Amino acid sequence: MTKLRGRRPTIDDVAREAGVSRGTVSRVLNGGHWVSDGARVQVEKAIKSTGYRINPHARSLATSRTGSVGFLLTESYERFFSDPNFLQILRSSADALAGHGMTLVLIMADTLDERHRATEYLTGGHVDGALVVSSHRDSQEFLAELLAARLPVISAGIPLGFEEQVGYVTADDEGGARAIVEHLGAHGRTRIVHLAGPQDTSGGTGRLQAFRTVIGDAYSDERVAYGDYSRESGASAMREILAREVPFDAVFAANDLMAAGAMDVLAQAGLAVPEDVAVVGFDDSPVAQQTTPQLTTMRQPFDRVSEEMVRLLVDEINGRPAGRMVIPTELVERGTV
Amino acid sequence: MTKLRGRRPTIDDVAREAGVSRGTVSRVLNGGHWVSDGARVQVEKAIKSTGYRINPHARSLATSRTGSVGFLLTESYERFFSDPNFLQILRSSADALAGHGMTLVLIMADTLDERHRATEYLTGGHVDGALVVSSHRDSQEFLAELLAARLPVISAGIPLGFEEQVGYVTADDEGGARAIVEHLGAHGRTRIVHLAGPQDTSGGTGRLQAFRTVIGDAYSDERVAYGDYSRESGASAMREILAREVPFDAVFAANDLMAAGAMDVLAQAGLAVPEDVAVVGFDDSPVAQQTTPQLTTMRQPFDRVSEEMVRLLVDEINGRPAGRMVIPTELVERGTV
DNA sequence: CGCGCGGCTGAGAGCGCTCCTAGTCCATAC
DNA sequence: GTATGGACTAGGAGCGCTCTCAGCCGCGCG
Repeated sequence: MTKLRGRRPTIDDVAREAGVSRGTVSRVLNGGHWVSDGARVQVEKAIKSTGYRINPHARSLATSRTGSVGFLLTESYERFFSDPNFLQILRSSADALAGHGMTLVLIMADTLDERHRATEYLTGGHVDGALVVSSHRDSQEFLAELLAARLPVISAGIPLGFEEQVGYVTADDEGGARAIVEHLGAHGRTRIVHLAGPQDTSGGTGRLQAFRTVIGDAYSDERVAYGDYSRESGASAMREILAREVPFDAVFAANDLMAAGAMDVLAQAGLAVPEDVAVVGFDDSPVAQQTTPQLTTMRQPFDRVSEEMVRLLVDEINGRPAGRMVIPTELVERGTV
Repeated sequence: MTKLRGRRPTIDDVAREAGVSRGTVSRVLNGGHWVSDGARVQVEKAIKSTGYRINPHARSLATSRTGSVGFLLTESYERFFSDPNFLQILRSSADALAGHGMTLVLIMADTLDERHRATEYLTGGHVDGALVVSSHRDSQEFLAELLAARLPVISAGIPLGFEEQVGYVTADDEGGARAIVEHLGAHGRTRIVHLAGPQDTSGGTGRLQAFRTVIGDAYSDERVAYGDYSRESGASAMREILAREVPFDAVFAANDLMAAGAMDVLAQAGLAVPEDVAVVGFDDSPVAQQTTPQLTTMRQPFDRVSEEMVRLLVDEINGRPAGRMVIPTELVERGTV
């Protein structure tokens, strides 16, 4: 064993130790094809004995790959981290990436300053691509900069304003909304109101559009009130509807949190769920099981979404054109009809 | 202007364009010392015209510096992100690092799998050092691994079990606790109970120890109940104390959230704050201003803490020995005495 | 016996920077 | 005139990898 004088062992040290060439060690390191069993064993032994760790920067320089992708957060931290859906997408994206041997690095870009730094970082060659979530319309120029730098990007949800230019994975908002209205209809509920989500996100608009289309002539603007996906906004949207005195026997909320807020208000107003009014949410987030009765909702398969986002991103990094993907949702029937 | 065939411009392209050597461009890039004004101007012009961006991996390879540090999270996401203190440390650390030209990369290490990946990442040469927060005792082996890899590490709070081996920055828990007891005494409150924080963190133990020492003979175990810094735990600790029927005229809670929980319980029990019982918290987090009356508390200067952590870390990265630092706290008098 | 071929290996040439050293140039000092 | 030194510059060496390609070896086949 040759001396290192305290420096980190390099691939050459391993090669020397194993009695093979640098090239052979490199081949072992990268899948081990075209390496004889004997050589592989020697190399593995040498790696262990020297305590060799690959130098990621040298590798990146040679391959012009970094092995990491940015997970871009343009939402305020508080908002993001209090939404269990986001957290789940984050987690399962990290897992999916690990499956491809890549690491996720979380990039927060809430304040202007942070956005500037984030752009620098992302376009500066630190990552191979980026996953963006919660792209409100106000993050458009941000996206544009990433695109201009030719950074592979995949969005969770349809990136409004960039539908043609960036790949995305989204749950089937329209299909889900349609199924909800039909489900309600099957239970004899046809006077439906909709608590819509933010209209600068594809989920918000998609669900509203579908609701509108499906109920057709029964539609009128007073059957819709808007919120921002928070529980509180669901409550106030519900109050708004009640104040309008439109007759209704069912509420379709744009997400579970808003549905929960609506149920709070309904209870206060002395309306029984589901007897007097049925309530259906969207997401199947943890809160759906915490309401009484438990909430019937349209499940968004976030695991699938993350998985597919990663797949598409990896594809795009490898030069295959950006894909688009719509993932079906699934009705979870619980106690609110 | 020479052609690039779609590849990213390199330092050589800039040099050629500016009519100087690679070395000169590099000098401009790194502070611009020993460069004539003329040359600098030409180089800057060339950088702009070519759209040159430094290649971080090439630079890292040459300097064996990455320019980024890990912000290590061993807490559960939910817990971490719902604690405004953490969020503030995160933010101001990122700012402070930016001031040194470095970037923060957030590393989540909650599950076992994630911890494994995190260790790989941190010790694999991706970062120059790490900031660790909320190091409960159960993250000891984790810390040990980082240390074994000779990674510079600075801890927020005293890293129990590693006091001698890793640098840290902590608020003055003992001094703060002492000042609280004295403040209470000055208001005639001497029958104090303490709602202690988790005893596997230095904040939790430090405040309890100081409380115990300062009240001296007045101390007895029944004057202490334990919690985990959450509001709910503060409430149940308070209930525990009430059930014990020890006489008390003041509550010293280990943090503001627990104090708020205690105040909820006190109100239910029909005890007036501060008339019947005084309450003092610790942290001066946002919740201290949301209670009625607003909470008197000991402010922890998280901005200072982050700043100093970054300073110490940078020092250590530059080969100066790890420092330790205790930052004074400051009493914020509001309505609970 | 010569040839081709598959399996495997070694070595050179980069990747794009920074660092170091030798050197140039010019102004001032002797 | 030459020597001295400060300001600046060029370019080679090297950071630790991967990639490519030529070459080796042994085997089966004509």
